[in-house]
Amino acid sequence: MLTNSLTPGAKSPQTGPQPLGGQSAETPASLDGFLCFGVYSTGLAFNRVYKPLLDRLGLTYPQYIAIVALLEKDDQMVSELGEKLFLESNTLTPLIKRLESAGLVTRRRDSADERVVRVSLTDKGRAAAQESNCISADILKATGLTLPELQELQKKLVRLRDTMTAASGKTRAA
Amino acid sequence: MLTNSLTPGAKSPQTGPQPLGGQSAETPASLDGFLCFGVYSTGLAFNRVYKPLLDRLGLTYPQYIAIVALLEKDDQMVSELGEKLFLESNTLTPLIKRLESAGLVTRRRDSADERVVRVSLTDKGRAAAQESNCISADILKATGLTLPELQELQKKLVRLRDTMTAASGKTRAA
DNA sequence: ACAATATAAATCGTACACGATTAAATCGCA
DNA sequence: TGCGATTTAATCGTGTACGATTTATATTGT
Repeated sequence: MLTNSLTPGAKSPQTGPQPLGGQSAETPASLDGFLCFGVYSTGLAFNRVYKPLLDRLGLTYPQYIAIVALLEKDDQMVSELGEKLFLESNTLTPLIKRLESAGLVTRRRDSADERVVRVSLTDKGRAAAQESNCISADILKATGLTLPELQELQKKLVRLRDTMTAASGKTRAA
Repeated sequence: MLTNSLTPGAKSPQTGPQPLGGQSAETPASLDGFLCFGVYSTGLAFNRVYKPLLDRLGLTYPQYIAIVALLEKDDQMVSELGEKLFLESNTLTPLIKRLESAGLVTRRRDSADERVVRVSLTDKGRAAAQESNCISADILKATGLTLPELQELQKKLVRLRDTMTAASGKTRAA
């Protein structure tokens, strides 16, 4: 049974909080009852698995996903890249400048609209993006999942993300 | 014309990478083929859903999980808290100091072992932790999931996290 | 007893995230 | 045509993350 407090006032004893999906009557670590914490801590774990692999390429994880997005479609606007990475210019601008300093991308203003900055991979950047691809096998092994399991989890997460993104967008609009 | 020093670059169309769980031959958004990116971007989305709710309590998300962990078990060592949150002292020490400045926790050295710092909730901190619990309903709605769906996803994530944590631990030991 | 080692927390430097603001360029439309 | 509203990046301040180092304290081996 789950003593979780999904209804604000009506809560039972002092068995600790169970913000979401709480298991109880055992509760080895109550934080593991939170979906948000599952996502958060799995993100930390992913980063730790990726880090030694990306270090060899001199990339951070966000830099890595940025160049992968550029390999997919080159010459993107900062805001276009931002939509794909779920980041905005305040985060992306410095990140892209670091990639530029590393010689992996170029930045230039669009001559048709001087407001937009277009980001493109250099040959070196393309090589790095392609090489980073080789780490897949290591990662798959580290997850301990089969490919179908992985894909199913992935699909659920993407759907969850998109639902929540829509929800927070609505809130902001109000 | 605010042209930063930008060099003209060559561009070329490209077919994308599929590091993990890749679907191909369609590829609407290739990043969504990466489990790591699903976790990463869902983490960002969670943070955006939580932020307006936690802002009212003056808490960040990591601060929130810290006081929830303390509500579960008070008077914990920094390293003990770190094991639960998957963080180390370099991240936790400043976080806890900010909670202390806000009057939500106290820090004191353990008299039996002067190396350890014990963190406890103040009454105000306990109240905040309990109040933050009330946001659960909002979050559940934002996820668009039923409770069983949520719990299943949660369990898979925790298992994934623990597998990966073990894997990166092994790597580090080598 | 006590130097060598181990452990706990703190400190430092770099790189995200993100709200808020700013500056430049473009657009809308009276 | 002109000028205010909008759009695009960039900037700034605060708060995580995390590798590497440091400081203080405790433990261990001989």
